[in-house]
Amino acid sequence: MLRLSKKTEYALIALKDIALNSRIQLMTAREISENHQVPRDLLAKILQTLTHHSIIRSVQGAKGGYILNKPVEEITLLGLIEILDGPAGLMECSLPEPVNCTYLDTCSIRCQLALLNQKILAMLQGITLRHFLRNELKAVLG
Amino acid sequence: MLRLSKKTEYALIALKDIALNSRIQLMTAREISENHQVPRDLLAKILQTLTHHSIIRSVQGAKGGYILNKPVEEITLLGLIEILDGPAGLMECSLPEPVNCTYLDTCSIRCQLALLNQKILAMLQGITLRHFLRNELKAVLG
DNA sequence: TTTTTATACGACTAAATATGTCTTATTTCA
DNA sequence: TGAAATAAGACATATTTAGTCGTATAAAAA
Repeated sequence: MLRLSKKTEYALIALKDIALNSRIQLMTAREISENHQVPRDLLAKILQTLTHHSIIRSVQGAKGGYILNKPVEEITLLGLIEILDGPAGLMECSLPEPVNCTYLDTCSIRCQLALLNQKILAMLQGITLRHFLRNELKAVLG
Repeated sequence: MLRLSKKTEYALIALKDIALNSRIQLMTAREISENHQVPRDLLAKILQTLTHHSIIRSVQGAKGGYILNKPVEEITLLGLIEILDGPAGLMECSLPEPVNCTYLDTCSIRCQLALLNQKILAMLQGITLRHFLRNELKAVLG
């Protein structure tokens, strides 16, 4: 399946919200969840994961919440996907780590697909939260 | 997950084999399966599906097998993905058919991701079996 | 000090999807 | 008639994804 995970979708939605409020106040998981009808507990876990990776910063306790912890142009779509879903790659054998592909030596498509893989990953890495905030994706994708 | 399905991988491998032999003889599922260590029954079903969609043509009975039924430049990667895995799209809401996305109206990323979706689908549609046969993917992807 | 509101964390469940197998029927050639 | 092939669909398994729940911890406010 060639699809973004819900985690990544929710992360993008949340980060956009957080970014738009970062200079004003902290955003809570509850607020984001209610703003966009996203499952709260799941969103909370996503935000925790993003916190671990220093994408955002969390403040605990009452009046707590989340705030951005990185410049928006340093938060890439590929980065989010890899943080939330693990290493990205069109095929097992195009992942950074070598894998147990039992037919590597008789595989006739690996090299060609590797090129496509590189192309797509590069595209995803070129897309940042900044582009989402400014609706600039069209320009980036040219 | 941003990954090609095994079905699509196996289909590409098989089509490449079939194409390379199309002027000489029919290829059987068994041969392809043994050439590349691909599960035979699964491959058989994939080839049947491709037959239904007129990508290949089947000949039943002993001495039977499969042969290409379309010019290699008309067999696109996107076409194969859609035949084998169903409609492709980065998100549910970017599929051709409208879907039950409960938060469409509060979704802040749909429009931007739709652009990315279009870009990727266009790329996949631009890649054909011909490119795989001639190792031309690098040129196509620019 | 207690209550409220928030994040942290991990276990757990449920649903969906992907992958692979098996059985039976049918077709064709030798 | 037997062997070798596709056709078709049911079945089984494994993996991944999505979502939930309970408990702990932290901080502010009552």
